[in-house]
Amino acid sequence: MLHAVVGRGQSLKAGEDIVREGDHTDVVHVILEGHGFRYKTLPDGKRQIIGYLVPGDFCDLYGFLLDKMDHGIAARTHCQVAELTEDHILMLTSRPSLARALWWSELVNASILREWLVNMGRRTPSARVAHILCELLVRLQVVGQASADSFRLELSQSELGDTVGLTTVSVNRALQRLRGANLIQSSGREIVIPDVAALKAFADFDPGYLHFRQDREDHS
Amino acid sequence: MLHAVVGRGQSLKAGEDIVREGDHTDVVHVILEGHGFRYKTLPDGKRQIIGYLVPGDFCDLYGFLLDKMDHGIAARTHCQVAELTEDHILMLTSRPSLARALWWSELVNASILREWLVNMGRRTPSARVAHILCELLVRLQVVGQASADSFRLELSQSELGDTVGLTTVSVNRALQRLRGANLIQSSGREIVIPDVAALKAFADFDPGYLHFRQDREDHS
DNA sequence: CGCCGCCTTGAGCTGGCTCAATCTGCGTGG
DNA sequence: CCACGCAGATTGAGCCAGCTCAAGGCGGCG
Repeated sequence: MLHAVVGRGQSLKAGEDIVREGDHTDVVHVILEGHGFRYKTLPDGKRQIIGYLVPGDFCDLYGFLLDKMDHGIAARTHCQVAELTEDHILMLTSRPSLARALWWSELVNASILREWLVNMGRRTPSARVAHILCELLVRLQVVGQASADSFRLELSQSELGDTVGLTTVSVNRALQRLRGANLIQSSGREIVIPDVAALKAFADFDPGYLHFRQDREDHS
Repeated sequence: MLHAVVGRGQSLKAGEDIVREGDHTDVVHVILEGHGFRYKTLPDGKRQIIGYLVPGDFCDLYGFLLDKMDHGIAARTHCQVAELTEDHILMLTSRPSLARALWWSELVNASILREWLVNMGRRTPSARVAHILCELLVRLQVVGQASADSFRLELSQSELGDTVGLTTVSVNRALQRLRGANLIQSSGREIVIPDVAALKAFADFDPGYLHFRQDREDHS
């Protein structure tokens, strides 16, 4: 359905910003292909990643309704993004079912943020990393980019650390513990999970917060 | 405007649950008076607070649209809450300006969650606590419950810890550091901030993420 | 007066952080 | 085809802050 609407699109290289903090854009970006993340940078240069974006996700409905973006969005792989103008958005939201789907997806985003907060605040380093891996497995499965027990991790250990509030060194050691317990196997960026249930149990992962539904509106 | 619509309401004592995790309610709760918080509990009993609620906030628009609540909501003071039925909600959302205001408030909630994530992930314990105090100051000012430089903190140190990912002991020591630096003065639950700008600078607090506007829709 | 929740303090442990070096895989230019 | 450079992964040493455990202290309330 988006295809009928999308006029302009753009292609971005890994590492480029899709939206910069402080921007007020008059267009809304949608990821068609590739992976990205939302982030904030602190005065001392530290970075916190505050969300992952997979194909189909809206980047900045947000900055469109609010005054300006309070965070940036970066591409972590090559990305193909669509740009929707105000007219497109008005057209989409004029259909109640679509407007509802957009609202719904924002609520799911907020739900993910709450779970991340729990993750950072109250879980051990290994469980934090394991939890993120479980989330990625499930989210990538939904968009057809993961098998039942493996996926390609498009994140450096430093980016993982910026996600879960650890240093690169600690992420590395957490991954080693997970490998040692045979909860994951990894060769390069490929993550294989020998026993998905075991990893989920270790991470205290309950996919409920992702709120998948059968009748989910399809963004494609 | 709500007053015209609110049929039933209820009165809750401090510590009671307003909504329990897993509930699917057919009504939406709105806080009229008092303070509450959202929280999740982990298998090992640890708790993470994932949001504060002040008068005017909607508790569970969320569980209304999604299948079920993935977190609980507790009253931290005596609370007066309104219960809106599906009819009420449909009536509210049928007015574009109101529907837009509701959406807007959900986006602001998500923005606050992102800032909390930054807070937990990348700031020192003292700065975390200071940041929460700054946020409370500003949010309570907006609802007329804080002066220019002081407010009543309706949270125990343990609840503060569950908010920012610290233990009670660490919160206590963080507060002592803030007092020692004369960034705050506190007698019991009353917080006085001698130099608001100094505290904000220390906490790296930029109220932008709260997205206040002049033309904000009033929930009263 | 005694209870209870919450705040405060102390001692000691440990795990996460910092700093820093090394290794590895991969793409580039010669 | 090989040397070089770079980004990211890995490892080690040592520090120290936040955690755990535990013991008071304090104030409000029945």
